[in-house]
Amino acid sequence: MEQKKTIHWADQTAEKIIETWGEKDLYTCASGITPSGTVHVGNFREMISVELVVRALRDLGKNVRFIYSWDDYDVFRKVPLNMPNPEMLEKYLRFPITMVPDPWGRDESYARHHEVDVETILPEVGIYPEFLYQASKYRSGTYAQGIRRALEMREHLKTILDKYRDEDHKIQGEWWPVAVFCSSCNRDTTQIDGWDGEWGLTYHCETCGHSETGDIRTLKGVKLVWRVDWPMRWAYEKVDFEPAGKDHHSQGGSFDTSKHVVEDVYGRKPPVTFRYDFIGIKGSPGKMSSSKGKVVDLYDLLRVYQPEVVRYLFAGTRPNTEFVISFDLDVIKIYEDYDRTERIYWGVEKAKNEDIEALERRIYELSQVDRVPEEMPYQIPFRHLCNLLQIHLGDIDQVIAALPGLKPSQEARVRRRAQCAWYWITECAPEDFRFSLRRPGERAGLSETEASALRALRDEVVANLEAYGGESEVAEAIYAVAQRCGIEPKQLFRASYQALIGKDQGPRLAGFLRAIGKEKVLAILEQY
RNA sequence: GGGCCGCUAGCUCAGCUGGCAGAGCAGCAGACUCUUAAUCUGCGGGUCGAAGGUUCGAAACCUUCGCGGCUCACCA
Repeated sequence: MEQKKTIHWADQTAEKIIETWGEKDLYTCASGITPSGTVHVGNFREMISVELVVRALRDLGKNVRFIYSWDDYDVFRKVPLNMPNPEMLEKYLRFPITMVPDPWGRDESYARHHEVDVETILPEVGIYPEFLYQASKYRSGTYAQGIRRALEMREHLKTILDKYRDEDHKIQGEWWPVAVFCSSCNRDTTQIDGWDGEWGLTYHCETCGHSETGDIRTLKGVKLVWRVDWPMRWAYEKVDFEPAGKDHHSQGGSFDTSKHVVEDVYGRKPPVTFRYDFIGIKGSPGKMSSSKGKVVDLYDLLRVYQPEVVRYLFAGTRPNTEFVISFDLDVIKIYEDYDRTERIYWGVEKAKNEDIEALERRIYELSQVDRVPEEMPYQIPFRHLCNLLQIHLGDIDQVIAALPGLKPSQEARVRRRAQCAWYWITECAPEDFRFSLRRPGERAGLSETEASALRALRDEVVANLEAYGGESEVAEAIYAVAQRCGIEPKQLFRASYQALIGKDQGPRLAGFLRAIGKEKVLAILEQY
């Protein structure tokens, strides 16, 4: 195992972390975002990227702290399009998001609402970070020392930030590394008037006119500006690894300036990092979600993809490449890919070569919510599952009960997949893919030739359905019937589909008949 | 203006410590009386964006250029 070269990016990153920081008792991996709106799949990429690296480190026997910062002391800058009650929210612009009311009225604040959504769902994909809440950290004076340090280094900070700005964009006039939410009106529309060289900070508010001199250690509204805040927290939490989106990762971007700030001002090396790219969406995550401003979040993903497959999407893709998450026909292919990876892991299928096999195995491990199960999970192709569910009108229990050889220990995953399949077929799949079985008694409008061929099919083939060895034998029998009745096979197929599901086409008939089951088919075809 | 990423088969991409250019899909041929991207078998297909350089050897490393995208300089 040790001899093998590391091929997965998460393991490579873990090695780089150890190489950079040396052997430590505890490695800290950080992630965080501002819950200023729905936390979408793009944000999720950061969380899962960190989580995968955390796992890789732990797999190397390391002790790891995985922190997740909610930057809920940021300003509420604009009302996102997909929010309810925008008029109410409008009134709270310039407030810290943690002091904006929850427009759904469920949680104690706007920020908290988004946080709760994420914290509730993350365990489903096996992500368990330690959450840190920046609003409460700041308001409790936790960072007072760091703030004071920034004030002391004010001129140097200004130099660092100016380094990447061209002449037209140099910081003009007085600059402070801190911003203040007014104690009176809660807005950040304040100006700093002075600092006494120790803990005293004076400001006034341009909105309400409030003016005050407070102690940094107790003045709840003080916070560092972003480009100082981030590096201060790296030092405070001793962060060894934190990735960032491409918006942060460019020369002069916030990661770049933060790197200098953490070294010069807070005396610590910058964390190991990498850049993750954006995620695109293909297809629609549901009929109801086409409204304007809809952003795709983890809930949407989990309605269509079982948790292992969600992880697989991210574990199987290098973070610095852009990729799309599909809700259209590609979903079937993604599931097939996952199943193939699973078969390779369990040695049921051969990979092209050893390198690919090793990579696939690792991707599979990292895709598991918890650990790899003790036995190979029951595999049922997503497409087939969609058909079975439609035959049984979405009754998952019935479908599961009829699966041959399914062990109780394997049931949970199949059930989860079935839930996804049913959601997908009813909400996302193209119309061509959907069907529902006719009820006994319903009759399709068929010509007499078609009806008589159908009768022959019913009496000769369907009546003996279990006698056939395999699907292809059933198929052959169907063709034999067509020939004997002097009807084009195509026409017989059409008639069969019309009789069964009221459409001209459907799933491959031989397998379809078996999937529906002899009794049911006979019941539907009885009246012809 | 600075920086980052990409440019490989018709399409989507893999190939990233340099060692014979790969996969999926599409295409073509054949098979199955074949429907829900039907299935199986076989085949063809690339100046690796361009030019230089390093090297026994470059798609890969270096330099320059072209094209496309993103990003920063206001705020997080």
